[in-house]
Amino acid sequence: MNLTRVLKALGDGTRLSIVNLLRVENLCVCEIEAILQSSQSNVSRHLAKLRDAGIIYSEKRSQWVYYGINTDILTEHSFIKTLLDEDLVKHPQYQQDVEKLRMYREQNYECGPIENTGA
Amino acid sequence: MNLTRVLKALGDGTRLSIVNLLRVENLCVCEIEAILQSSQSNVSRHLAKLRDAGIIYSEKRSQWVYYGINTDILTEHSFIKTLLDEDLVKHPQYQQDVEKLRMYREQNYECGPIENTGA
DNA sequence: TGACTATATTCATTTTTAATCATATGATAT
DNA sequence: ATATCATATGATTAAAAATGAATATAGTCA
Repeated sequence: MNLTRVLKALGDGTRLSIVNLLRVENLCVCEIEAILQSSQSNVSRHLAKLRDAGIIYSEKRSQWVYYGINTDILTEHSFIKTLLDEDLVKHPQYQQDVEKLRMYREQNYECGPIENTGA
Repeated sequence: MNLTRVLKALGDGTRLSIVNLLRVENLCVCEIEAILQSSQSNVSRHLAKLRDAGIIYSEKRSQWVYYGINTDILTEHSFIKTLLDEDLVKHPQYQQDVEKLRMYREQNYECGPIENTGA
């Protein structure tokens, strides 16, 4: 069933990190790769799984593929909205991911590894 | 992390059926077994997984073990409440399970298989 | 006590999922 | 055209999860 597929897709730490980041802004694969410090193929596969479950969508822009949260699913499965807005935000792990994204943006990187500025 | 364990536990059709039934009333293993028409060991294991994730609790009453939804988790992870109240109830599959529970109660069975009354 | 019932657990097996490496595709820039 | 970059995918391996059958444990009842 669709619902179990959605739940299965959300039942993984890396994928929760991804949707949490996408809550902030749309990102391309290499950016997610850099922020989560995971391999390209691994991130790509996790993204594919989330997309297959209908949780995110992808959009090609020149050589990059940007991913974003599929807002339709938030109305179809309202628990996801609750999960993102009330649950995920509480967890240090996911707050940290957002902080890494902020650092990444601050340093104006484009698809490179995050430098530890010793914050 | 705890959150992924909860989501993993919910990412299975049988286990969603179980929590959906327990939303209606507390049940023992053999009742769930009869209603979902699944094997004893299988149901027992699914229940264990849900309990390990903190979603349900168990309570021994003489030779039976009754399971119920752990209300604490509904405040800790508010998305579960949304999932149960707004999401699960919409799906025919889970409505059907509740109907089977009703039939089971109507026939006043105790831990036996459901008879198809041709409803 | 012995037979029986409800549940949990162990073992063996199968299925599913995750991760990694290597390669393919398609776009861009020179 | 060639080199390069971003992404996806195939193949493989490793790890985790699901299932069935059999067994163990504990409670009940006669």
